[in-house]
Amino acid sequence: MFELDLRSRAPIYEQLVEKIKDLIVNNVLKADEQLPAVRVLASELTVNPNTVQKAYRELEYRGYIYSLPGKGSFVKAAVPENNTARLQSLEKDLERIIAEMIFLGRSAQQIDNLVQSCLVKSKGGTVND
Amino acid sequence: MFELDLRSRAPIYEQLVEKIKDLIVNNVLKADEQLPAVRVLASELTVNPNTVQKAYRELEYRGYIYSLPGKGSFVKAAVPENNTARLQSLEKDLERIIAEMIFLGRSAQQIDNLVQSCLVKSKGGTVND
Amino acid sequence: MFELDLRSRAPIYEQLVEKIKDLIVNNVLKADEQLPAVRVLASELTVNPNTVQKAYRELEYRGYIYSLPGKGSFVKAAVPENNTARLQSLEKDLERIIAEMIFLGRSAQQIDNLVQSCLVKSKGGTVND
Amino acid sequence: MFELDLRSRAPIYEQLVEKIKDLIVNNVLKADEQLPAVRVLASELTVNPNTVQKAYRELEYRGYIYSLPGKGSFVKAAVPENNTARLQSLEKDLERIIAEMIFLGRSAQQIDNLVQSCLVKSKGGTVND
DNA sequence: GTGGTCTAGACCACG
DNA sequence: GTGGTCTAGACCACA
Repeated sequence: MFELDLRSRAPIYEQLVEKIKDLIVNNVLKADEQLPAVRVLASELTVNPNTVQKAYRELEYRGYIYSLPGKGSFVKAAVPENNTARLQSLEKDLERIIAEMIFLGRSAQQIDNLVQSCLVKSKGGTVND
Repeated sequence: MFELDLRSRAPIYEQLVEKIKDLIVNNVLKADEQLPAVRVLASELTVNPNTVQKAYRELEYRGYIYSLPGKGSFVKAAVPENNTARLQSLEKDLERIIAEMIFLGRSAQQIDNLVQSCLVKSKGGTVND
Repeated sequence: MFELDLRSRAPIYEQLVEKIKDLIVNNVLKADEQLPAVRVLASELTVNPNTVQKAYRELEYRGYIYSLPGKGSFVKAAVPENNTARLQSLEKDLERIIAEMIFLGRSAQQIDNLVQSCLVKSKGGTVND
Repeated sequence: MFELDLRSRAPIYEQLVEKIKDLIVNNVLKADEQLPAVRVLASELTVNPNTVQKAYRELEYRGYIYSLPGKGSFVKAAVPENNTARLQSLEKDLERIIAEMIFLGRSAQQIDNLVQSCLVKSKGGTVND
């Protein structure tokens, strides 16, 4: 499914949250699709089940998945919550990242190319799949 | 100068690093300009001087400032070091952010507009100031 | 493990950095071997844990070790980074040291003998251990 | 005469000590030759006279120069003092430096070449000049 | 149990 | 007055 960097300073559960979020965001995990059971994923990744559960709880809190007790965890169809706040935060991040890339020597042209390829890819991913 | 979020999960010293880095990257703090003294900034932000010093040292490691014991801390003229690794990391971040913004409902057009305005602003900021 | 000179002008944490770096460089501490816990080493050396942590963080910056919060600190396998700058600095140091040894009366023969024994030892140390 | 790095973390007076020591060790400053007056050197380097005086005092303490009150400072003919202690310290430094160079990828051959060239140069410098 | 963060407060070297 | 070092002691997150 994906790999964890056990040597990273980033907590394992947070890496999990990010990886799964990316899979959902990039439409690899579709709406209402079931996520692997906590114990299954834990044994696959050879991490503590508590760690996986913590990641799932975090994803639920952030509105990316929902859990049916006794059934499992599933990808949410939409993310109705505080989009505005999250989007504002993302916009700020994007501005900061671009500013730093410019500062470190990336040309506007290079950045624009990268962004355009992202936009094309994302478009295809969410519309067609 | 700026504000800290004492309730954030991010350590104070890291928030400081990011804020100051942003000021440098956006050319608000110019090359060789002196930063506020450790104790001064600490009292302004009502944090411990050690915390500010930790941030300054971190910025020094990352190549954004240099400190002269007994003199003060100053903005470095250039950041010549291992940009490539940092730039790769930033590119990945940018990709993830755009994917998430698309997922949360931003249109490609909106994102493109935002990026273009960033590129224009950065260009002006670094060249003319 | 080793001894500190508390009366030296060199900061304790830097002495620590040097001592541990030497152990790694001479292959006494092997790759991925766990270093003593911060608190343990601190109590052994009767210094403050913060001081040991500062040394560990410095070693991490310099690429000799890595720390996993909650797990421990470990010796890094390789040091891939900007060797060139460090190597140039070491070459200058070596030149200065040899010049001073000559000045203080050491013969070229004596110095050569010392160097040769170092080269032999280092060779054996890194290859066979 | 030489240059100081005012942006270095190393204290100015220590840079001065090292530079002058190098000039003596490499026989650029000969025995009993007079050093520039404190005020002269200070104004040449645009540093505080106190700083130069501190460096001279340090060099006198280390046995490299002697001062005749009212006359000036002069290079000592020989360094009779604690050679053995200093030489032992230098030998340790040399061992550590070579070990680190090996660790960072320098071959024994490369190091040997460097050392030989140092030995030849030093020999010429002290004997013929 | 681990590393990490933060505070309060003291002392030092440098110029 | 500057940055830097160090201590003592508290608290937190992670696994």
